[in-house]
Amino acid sequence: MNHLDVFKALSNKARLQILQWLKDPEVHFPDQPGFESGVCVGQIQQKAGLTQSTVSEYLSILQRAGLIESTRVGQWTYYKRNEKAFIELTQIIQKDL
Amino acid sequence: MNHLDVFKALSNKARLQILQWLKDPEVHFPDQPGFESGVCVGQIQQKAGLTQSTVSEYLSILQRAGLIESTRVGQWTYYKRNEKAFIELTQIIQKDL
DNA sequence: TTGGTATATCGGAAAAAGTCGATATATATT
DNA sequence: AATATATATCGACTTTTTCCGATATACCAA
Repeated sequence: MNHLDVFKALSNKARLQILQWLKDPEVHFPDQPGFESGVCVGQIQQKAGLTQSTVSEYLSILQRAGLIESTRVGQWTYYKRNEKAFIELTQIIQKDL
Repeated sequence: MNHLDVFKALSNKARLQILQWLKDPEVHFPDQPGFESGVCVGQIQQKAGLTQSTVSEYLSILQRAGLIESTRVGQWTYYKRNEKAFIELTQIIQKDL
């Protein structure tokens, strides 16, 4: 985990918001049934009110930082949080920072 | 504490470095005697290899984010870490993020 | 009060990030 | 194969951040 990339990924209102939504998918994405593998890009885009390309890029920034992970199922890509990364982040802040 | 400002403040190599230096001032600033009130700007600037104005701005960004605090003594401004902020940050990541 | 040193602030040039529309790719359906 | 849908990538433009030099301010010492 690269601290700097993680903090950069977190330095954006929309991306923070997406992470929070993904914490409770049932609450924030009631349209989509089943959340085992995450929430698909379209649902996130709709809620974020940004263009598809922007949301897609934001998700990939979050993923490169290790904060979320993706699963491709058919034509959909589902994204969900990688909770381990958040735990690791708090540890890094306590030790290295 | 504003998450976003904190993460932005942490999204810079030099600023992260400064925070790490300030964690062990005796080790990283052996020239300066006494660290109760922190390390002065000049010492940090010298070590960072950036201009005085840049370092001064960076310190003020870190301070606005609440991560460090300053004390003016004569012509010097001493900066030191605000450890409470780091604790609060880990709590925010665990709860709100 | 004059000059010296430490820090802060201002203005700007260059680099990076934000954001979009257009297009490409991958998959599904007929 | 042709079409439709979901996502990713590209190119361009705008806004923000980085980082500097110059200047201002605050304090100290003679």
